[in-house]
Amino acid sequence: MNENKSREMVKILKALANPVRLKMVASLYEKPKNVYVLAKELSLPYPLAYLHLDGLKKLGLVKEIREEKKVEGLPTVKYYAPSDFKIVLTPIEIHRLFKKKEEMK
Amino acid sequence: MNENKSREMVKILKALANPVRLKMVASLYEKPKNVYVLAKELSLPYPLAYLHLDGLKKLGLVKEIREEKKVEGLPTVKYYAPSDFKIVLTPIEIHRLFKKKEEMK
DNA sequence: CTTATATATAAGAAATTTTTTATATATGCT
DNA sequence: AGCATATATAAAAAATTTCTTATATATAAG
Repeated sequence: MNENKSREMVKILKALANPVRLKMVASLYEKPKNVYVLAKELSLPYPLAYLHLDGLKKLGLVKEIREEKKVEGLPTVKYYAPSDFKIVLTPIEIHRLFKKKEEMK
Repeated sequence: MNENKSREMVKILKALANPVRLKMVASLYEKPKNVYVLAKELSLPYPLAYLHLDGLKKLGLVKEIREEKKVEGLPTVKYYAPSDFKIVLTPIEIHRLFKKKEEMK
């Protein structure tokens, strides 16, 4: 019943298998920033950038960081950076995704 | 002008970001087989299996192998196996996809 | 008080991907 | 001759993903 691992992998790969989202990760790696600035940088309408980033965030590929420049007050600006993920894709690793935990060990 | 690398990566990730195709790679890793048998194993109509495998083949993720059991005659049966690929996805690697060759070195 | 910055979300349209259905061809078995 | 095996492709339907448009809210700058 270990279809979870492969399904989770498909989700993650789907998130990264998109030119906009891939570029977002690259841009946030170079310099963490908020959605508004990211949208401008990539010449995207804000709602689209928001949706794409939200997808990455929900899968944990990108995280919110608190690096507030504005010293006082509640932070109205949210900065994002890529998480520290590492996905390795080889035939063997892909095969492992479909193996049950018991027969994995 | 190095948008080639990221575009190629998106293509490859799209190919693997699908439950059917991911399972195909896993199945062919376990034991190389032809499309007809693969279709049966995965309970897919042949044309669908054919299309999915064709996608993997065109990207070089799967290759045709000549391991003919039928000694005589031209091989009417085509066997497939995964290629020896390795794709590593980290924020750094993704960032590199968008760097020009010159500034790469 | 208007503009720029900033977030969040919904609904619909557009584009792409996935799946089905149909067609054509060929071999081997019983 | 009919059935199972086997490949290949096209066209249309179905499903999903992507993108746009609209709305609502809030702060800061000029």
